[in-house]
This record gives sequence, C-alpha cells and structure tokens, in this order.
Amino acid sequence: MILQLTDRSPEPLHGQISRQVRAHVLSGELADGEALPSIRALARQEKVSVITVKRAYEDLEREGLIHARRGKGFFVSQISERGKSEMATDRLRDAMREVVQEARAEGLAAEEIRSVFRELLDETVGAPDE
Amino acid sequence: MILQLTDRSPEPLHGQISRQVRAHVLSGELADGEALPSIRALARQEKVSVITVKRAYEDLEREGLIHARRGKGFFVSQISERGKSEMATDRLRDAMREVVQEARAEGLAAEEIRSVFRELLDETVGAPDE
Amino acid sequence: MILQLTDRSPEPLHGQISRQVRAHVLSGELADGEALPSIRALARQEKVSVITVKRAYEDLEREGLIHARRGKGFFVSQISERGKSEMATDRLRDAMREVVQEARAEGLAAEEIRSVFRELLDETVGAPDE
Amino acid sequence: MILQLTDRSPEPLHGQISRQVRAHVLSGELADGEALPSIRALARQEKVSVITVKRAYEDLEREGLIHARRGKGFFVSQISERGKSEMATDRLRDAMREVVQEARAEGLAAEEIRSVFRELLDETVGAPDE
DNA sequence: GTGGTCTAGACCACC
DNA sequence: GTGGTCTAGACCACG
Repeated sequence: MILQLTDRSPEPLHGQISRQVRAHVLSGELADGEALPSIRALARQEKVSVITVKRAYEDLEREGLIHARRGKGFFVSQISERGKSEMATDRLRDAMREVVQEARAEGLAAEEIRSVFRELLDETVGAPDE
Repeated sequence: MILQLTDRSPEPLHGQISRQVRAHVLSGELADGEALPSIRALARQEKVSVITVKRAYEDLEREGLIHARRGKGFFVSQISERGKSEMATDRLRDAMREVVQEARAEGLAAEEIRSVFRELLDETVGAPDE
Repeated sequence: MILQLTDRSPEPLHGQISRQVRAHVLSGELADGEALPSIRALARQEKVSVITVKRAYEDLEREGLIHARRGKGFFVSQISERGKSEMATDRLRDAMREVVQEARAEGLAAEEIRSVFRELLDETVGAPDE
Repeated sequence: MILQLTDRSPEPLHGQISRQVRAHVLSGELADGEALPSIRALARQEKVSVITVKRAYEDLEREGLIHARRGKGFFVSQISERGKSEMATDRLRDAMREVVQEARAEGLAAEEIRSVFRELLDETVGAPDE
C-alpha cells in the first residue's frame, strides 16, 4: 500500500494517512479480514513516526473500519459492501453539502453549481474504470 | 453584518470571519465601494480579538476583494459581477473537485455521486430564497 | 479537582484520569460549561505527562462529555441531567451485567448474588449523602 | 473443555483462559481431582501458545484452585463446595463493590442502581439453565 | 497562556 | 515481531 504524504498541507499527517487508508478499505482494495501494514512497517516506509501511523489507525479503529489484534497487527473489519457504500455516501453527502451551501452563500445560482458539477464529473469519471 | 462564529471548530476564527465576509461580498450583499464594519466594531460585536478580525480582513485584501484606506477603514473593491461570479465558481470548482475525487477513491460510482448531488441541490435550492 | 492516581494498577493512567473526571462530570460536581483544569496544569498537579492527560481528555471528548476550545481549554459539554443519568446508567448496566454473568458462570445462585448485592448497597449507600 | 478466546479484547489471552477455567472449576463442571486438559492439548485446541496456557494454569495454581503433578498434568484441587462458594462470593463481592462505587461516584441514586440490578438479574437468571 | 501536531525513545505484554 | 502505554520535548496556531 502506497501513500502520498506531504507536510506542506494544513491537513495533519495522521489525517492524510487515515483518509487514504480509508479510501483503500472502502473501495475494496483492502479486502475484509486482510492485514494492514504493521504500524512500524508503514512508518518506516513513509518515513513518519510510528506514533503518527498509530494515531491514524486508531482513528480508523474508532470508525469501525479496522481493528487491532494484540501482537498480530491491524485487520480490515467485516463490513458489508452495502455498509461500505453507505459510509462513503454519508461522507460524500456531508462534504458536498458544505461545498454547495458555501457556493450558494457566495451567490452562485443552482444552474451554475450544476454546471460546475457536471464538468467535474465528466473530468473525474471519464476514466474507463467505470 | 452578522457572523456566526464558534470556538468549537477546527476552522480558525479568522478563517470563519473571512469566509463569511467573502460570501457577503461575492453574493453582492455588500456593494462595491461600501464600507465594511471597522475592525474594532466587528471585534467588539463578535467578541473576538481585534487581531483576529484584522487578520481576516488582511486575507481578503490579499485576495483583492476589499482594500484599506488609511484612517477610513476597509471597503469593498470594485469587481465586476462577472469577476465575482468567476471567483465563486473557481472556489466551487476546487472544493467540489476535492469532494468528488475523494468519493471516487472510496469506490462510489458516478451514478451514486450524481444521486447525492441531486438530492443536495434540491435540498439547498428548494428553499424560497431562490 | 483532585485525582487519585497510581501506577500500581493494571488500569492505564489515562484510564484512571478519564474515569475520575467522568465521575466528576456525571455527578454534577463539574457544572455544564465549566472549565476543566488545563492539560498542563493537571499534568503538573498529578505529576504525569501532559500527553497522558491529553489522552484522557480526548477520550472524554469522544464520549461527548467535554469539548475543547482552541486556545481556551476544555469545558464540560451541555448535557441534560437526564442525559447524564442515562450515560451513567448505561455504564452501570454494562459493568454489572459482566459481573453478574461471571458470578453465574462460577455457579453462584441468584439468591447468593442478590445477597452480596444488598450487603454492598447498604455498605456503599449507608452514607448520609443520599 | 471448550473456551471462547479472542484477540480483540483488552483482556489478555491468559486472563481469558484462567477466567473461564476458573468458572468451570468453581461451578463444579470440573470435579475435584479431575485432570485438566494438558497445557499442550489446550494450546493446540485453542490455537494459542503453550506459554499462554501455562501462565493461565500457573495463575490458577497460585489461587489454590488447581495443582500440578510432575509428568502427570494439572488437576482440580480438593475444595469443599463451601470453599468454592466462598471463593466465588469473594470475587463477586470485590467486582460488584467496584461497579456500585463507580455508579455512586457518577451520581446514580441507590434506587437507580437497584433498578438496574433487578433488571439484569431477571435477564441473566430468567434463562432456563437455572 | 491555551490546545494541536509531530517526534524519538522507552518499557511492557503477548506471541 | 506485534500493539499498548508513558514519557520528554519540540514546533505551530491562536489569543
């Protein structure tokens, strides 16, 4: 599992880690029951502190996405595809609500917002992995 | 001008201020050339530090939305309606691109994203302030 | 606020801290909106690491009992007396269920368990703070 | 003898083992003088380390519940029914004292505690394994 | 001063 | 080797 981390961002390192690992889990790239990279291995690989990775994993554990087994490591929890999709959808809804409301507050009309959205969806979804 | 500020947020106070003032300017509620509340008045009204308001105004000045006149206060800069709309659209595009890409990374299909978006647009736009 | 901490216990220090602070909050000794001792002050007072106190506070924050205000400190959250009572009751139910089931597994009859319980309740509740 | 073990618990494996074996002994399911499963057999069966089972057995030996015979294995010690009941009662009293005091510290009234207790006793004892 | 983040390094329990 | 806990100490943002 490869991560893209940067300290040139207001997003904390552990947030970058948990966000990207979450994406791997929710997208199914990391299968249920599969072991995550050990805290120490990922810390070494990404050149961050063990504690930073630990904190990211703890956040995901609190969300119920992964769980720790003492002395064994972290593993992807059993979550139905339905559950994963719901989690991702909930997250999307929250984030998009914020964005749309902000744009409305700045005076954009619904049609302008729709337009930007369509443009972006084409851009992002044009990829053949559909 | 009334603002909604809260300590209970990872968003810095000065960010909350600049964001909300920006919305007032871009939406046209604050007309071109109009005076903004003085730093001290807004600080008193919102019970935050003068420094916090100053920082928010400085951020907006850097964006070109407002400008200071020594001894007079801050004023909304002359920006065409077209310019305002472009600014808001640019901001919307950036924010929405991030949201959509994140959802894609989490495995949501284009149609699911579209569905959430439509739902939200109805929710936000259905309001009679249209 | 005085705490009783000991490293001669399998219970982690941060667990001892959060448990005792929780009791102060749920019992109403710390009123809604009231400021908690700062992380640093409590760490100094109890001679533990700042990080240990931080972790205890974070746990309580996750439970919704307290919340942080950047640059201000931690404060007791607004929870109705009803809510507090429910939280305490839920915790009691979980803990007592475990104890009773264990005793049953060890062969004690219901009447024996009742007997121990009555004895303890007298002992603990006999106090005049009732 | 079947045990329920899990990595997903703050309770150490050897604690889970000793706790469950203790229940079997105190409840009389394992009769006085009867041989316990060998360390190696139980380790194999439960897929844990021999050392982990050994530690659990040692803990129970220290409690006087079982004893080792070199080259023969572990055996349930002679304890009167009265003695077993006292052991279980002592354990129950300690555990319940902790629970009740915690609930009192969190502000629950005696009657609330009683209520939860009654509810639980019904729940746990109502079962037909009485 | 406050909390938020990140770090290195230690010891422990468990395997 | 693994995770669990605790520590000291640093820098940042904010007021």
